Amino acid sequence: MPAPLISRDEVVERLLTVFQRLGYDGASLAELSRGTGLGKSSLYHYFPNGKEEMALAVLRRAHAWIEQVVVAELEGQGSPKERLERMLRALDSFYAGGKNACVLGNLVVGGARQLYQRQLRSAFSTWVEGLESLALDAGISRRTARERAEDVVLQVQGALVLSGGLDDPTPFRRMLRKVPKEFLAPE
Amino acid sequence: MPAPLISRDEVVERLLTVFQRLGYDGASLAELSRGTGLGKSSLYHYFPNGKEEMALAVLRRAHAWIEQVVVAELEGQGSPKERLERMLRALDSFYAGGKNACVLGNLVVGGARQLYQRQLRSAFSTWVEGLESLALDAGISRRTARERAEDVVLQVQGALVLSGGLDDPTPFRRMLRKVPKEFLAPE
DNA sequence: TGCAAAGTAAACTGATCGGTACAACAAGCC
DNA sequence: GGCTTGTTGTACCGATCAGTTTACTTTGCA
Repeated sequence: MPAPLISRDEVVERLLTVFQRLGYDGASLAELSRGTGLGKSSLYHYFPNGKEEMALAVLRRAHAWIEQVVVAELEGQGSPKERLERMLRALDSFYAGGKNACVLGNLVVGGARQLYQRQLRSAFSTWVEGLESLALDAGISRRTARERAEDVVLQVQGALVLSGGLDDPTPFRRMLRKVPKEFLAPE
Repeated sequence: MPAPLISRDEVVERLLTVFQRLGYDGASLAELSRGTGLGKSSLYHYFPNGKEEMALAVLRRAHAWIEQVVVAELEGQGSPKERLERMLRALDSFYAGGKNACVLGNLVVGGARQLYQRQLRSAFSTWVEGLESLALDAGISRRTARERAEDVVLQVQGALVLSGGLDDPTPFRRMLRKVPKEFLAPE
């Protein structure tokens, strides 16, 4: 039966939630089919190269989201503090207050790592560089800026792992409050 | 053929490296067999409940390692600073300077998460509580101690994810230098 | 020397894996 | 109404999945 039902973007979005929840190896075609509401033939219609292409589309989507939401907030209007806090609010909503995992973090595991190392590095780099620019805007020195930018991404990822491991979103929420203080502190 | 060849502990140790590398879903019996050098029948001799029991044994081993190495270093001789740095050196060696992943972090992903939530929480808690005790020893106030303890674990996990994603151990190494300063800073 | 137990290899099971073939279907255009 | 194009369900493929069975070999012990 025809009539798109849902757009390709919507399909990728739903695929993302499955990979986010189960990682690459854990996301079977059956789960990807359930998660999208599409049969396997439809998935292969959108992604002729199968699961590998689905994960690639998801990584491209994640990268685009980092550019168009995360970095965009960092480059938006207002003081560095306001911009950083807008980014953190976007993360808070995307990660559901620490209850969701990070699709990038989950794709660093297992078979996906070698397969997507380039894309993963690129996505993390974009994120770090956006934060680095913000730090420079805030008057932080060049080398400190890079370190603080990496620290933010590092702490977001660590908070998601720890909150996942403890099954308690508290560390994630505390991290959200702590990051702005450290990031913008005088050197 | 009989004659243990390798001890059960040695088997668990080798299983750990496979789960550490591939996660739960990515660690097939074929890989677990290759990684241990044992045939499937031998693995099922040691672990009648199969992969689920293997991962459980690995988590027990990881928990024991946290108690007997990580926490033991924290409770050992010397100043809080020295003890913390001994723990970090143990982590540095275990994670191969940031090139290895954390088996706990990798088992938070996918099918393993629900299966082992209790064990994961317990392992992370033991680690955090060991650090909290050290902070109290160092004269840090009760509530700050808990936060700083969580921060250390959070930063170790985050550094491993970021170093994995960037395929560059630099963030992990920088984290090792940064943690002692923050952890023992005056309040 | 004999024998139970520990350990192992190889061949096997049914289920699920990722992936394919194909026919049926609806919408847009003529 | 035909025709093309895009989309879908169903049935299927070989490979691999986790797990089992069986028969064998070696060891420790009596």
